[in-house]
Amino acid sequence: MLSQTEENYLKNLFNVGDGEKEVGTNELAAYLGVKPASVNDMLKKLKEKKLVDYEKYGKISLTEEGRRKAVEVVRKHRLWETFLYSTFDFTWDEVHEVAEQLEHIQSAKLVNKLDEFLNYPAYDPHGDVIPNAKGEMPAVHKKTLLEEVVGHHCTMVAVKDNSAPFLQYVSRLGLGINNKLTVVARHAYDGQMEIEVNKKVVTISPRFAQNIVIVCDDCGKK
Amino acid sequence: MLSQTEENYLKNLFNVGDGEKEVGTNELAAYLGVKPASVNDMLKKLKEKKLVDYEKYGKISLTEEGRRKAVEVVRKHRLWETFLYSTFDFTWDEVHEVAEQLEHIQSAKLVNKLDEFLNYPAYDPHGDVIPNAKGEMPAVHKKTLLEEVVGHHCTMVAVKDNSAPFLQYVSRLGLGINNKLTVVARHAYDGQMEIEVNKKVVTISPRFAQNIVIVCDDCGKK
DNA sequence: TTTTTTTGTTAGACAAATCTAACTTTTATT
DNA sequence: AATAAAAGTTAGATTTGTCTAACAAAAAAA
Repeated sequence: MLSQTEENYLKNLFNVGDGEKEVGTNELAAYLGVKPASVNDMLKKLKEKKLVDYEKYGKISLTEEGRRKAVEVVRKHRLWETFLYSTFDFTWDEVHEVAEQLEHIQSAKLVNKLDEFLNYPAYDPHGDVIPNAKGEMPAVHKKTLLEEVVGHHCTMVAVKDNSAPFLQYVSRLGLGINNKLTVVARHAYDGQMEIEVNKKVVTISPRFAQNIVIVCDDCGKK
Repeated sequence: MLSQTEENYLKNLFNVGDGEKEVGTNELAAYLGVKPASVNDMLKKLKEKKLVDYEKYGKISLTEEGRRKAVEVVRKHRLWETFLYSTFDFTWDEVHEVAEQLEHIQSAKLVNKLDEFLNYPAYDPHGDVIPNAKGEMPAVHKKTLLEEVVGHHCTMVAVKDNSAPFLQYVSRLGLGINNKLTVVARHAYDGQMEIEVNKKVVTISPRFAQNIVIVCDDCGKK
C-alpha cells in the first residue's frame, strides 16, 4: 500500500504533467511545497516501485500502474469536494483543503457509496471531470454559458464568481453543479439568454452567463 | 498540531483508562499494536507537550488538555461511525476501521456539519456516547430493551445481533439507533412487550428485545 | 524475606521523508 | 564554442516513530 506522501507525488505528477506536458524536478517540488532534492529521492523510490518512468536527468512520467493509482486519488479528491460542496454547504474555495486530507482515506466501499450518494457526479465544484469507477475520464472543453450555442444541451460544472449575491441568485434560478441546461434563445438586442433548467425556462443576463462554467454535451459528439 | 500518532495515543489512553482504571505501558502497547518501548518514548514526548502526567514507573494519566484533545478525537470517530452506518449503510462491524482513518481529518467546520447533518446524535452504532461539541459526555448505563421498566422512556443505542433477518425486522418496525422508545406494556403470560416508537405501538418478543441495546432516559434523573 | 516473574526503561539502530550545501549536467546566452 | 544560468543530483544530517536487546524496578510467589 502507498503512503499518503507517495499518493501525493503521483497525484501531482498526474495533475501537473497529465501525460502531455514536461514536468521537471523543480516544478514538481514547487507544486508539492518541498525542495527539489526531496523530489529526487522520492522519484527514485517510485521508480523502484514501478510507478514512474525516469532516468537521471531525463523525462519524468507515470507508468500505467502509476497513472491508475493517481487517477484513483484524483477521483477520491473530486468526489469529496463535491460532497463537501453539495451536502455540507462548503463554498467552492473551502473544499480543496479538506479534500486534500479525505482523498487518502482507504476504503473502496466508502468511495463507491460516496459516488452513489452524490448520484455519480461528472464534475466537481471547480468544473473538473471526476474519473468514474473504472478510472475513465472523458476530456472536455469547458466554456462559459455565454459562449454556448442556442439549441445546445450542456452541463453546469462550476461558477466563476463566489460572492454571496451571485450564489444566491444561482440557487434561486434552480441552477447547480452537474445540472443539465439547454440554451433556448439569445436575444440580439441586449444579449439576454433564455435557459431551460429543470423543465423551466429562465432568463439571464450576459453578465450572469459569463460566470457560469459549462461543458457542452452536444459538442464533439460523433 | 498533533500528529495522527499522537492523537491515537491520547485516544487510546482515554478509551482504556478513562479516568478510572490504571493503564500500564504494556497494556497500552497491546491496544496500540506497538511495543512497550515505543509507548515509553511517546509518553515522554506527550509529557513534554503537557498532554499526559507521568513519572518513571508511575501512573499514566491525561492532563486536562490531553483529555480535551482525546475527547475531540473520540467525538470525530463516533460521529463518522454514525455517518457511515446511517447514511452509507455500512454495517455495525464495518464502521470502525474506516472511522479510525476519518477521525484524524482536521476541519472544525466538517465536524460541525457532520453533527448537524446527523441531527446531533447521542450514540454511535456501538451504543457508545458521542461527546457533544463542548466535549461533554454524559455517563450512561446501557441495558437491553428487555430489562427496561414499563412506562419508562429510553433511547435505542445499538443492536446485539448483526444478522440480516434481525436487522431487516428492526427497520421494518421503524426502530433505529438514536430513536426514542417508550415501554408501553409487558405481558406476564409470554413476556411480549409493547413499545411505542414514532407514535406507533408495536409488539415485540422478549428474544427480540434482548438484542436491542438502550439507555434509559428516566433512570438516574434528579 | 528471598527469589522469580512481570512490568517498565534505556540505549542504540532503522526506515521514511525531509532538509542543506556542494556538485554535475543541461540549456541558454553571449 | 565558451561561458553563464538554470535545473537536477548527491551525500550527509535531521525528525518522527518504530524496533531489539539489555537492563532496572516493582509485584507476586515461594
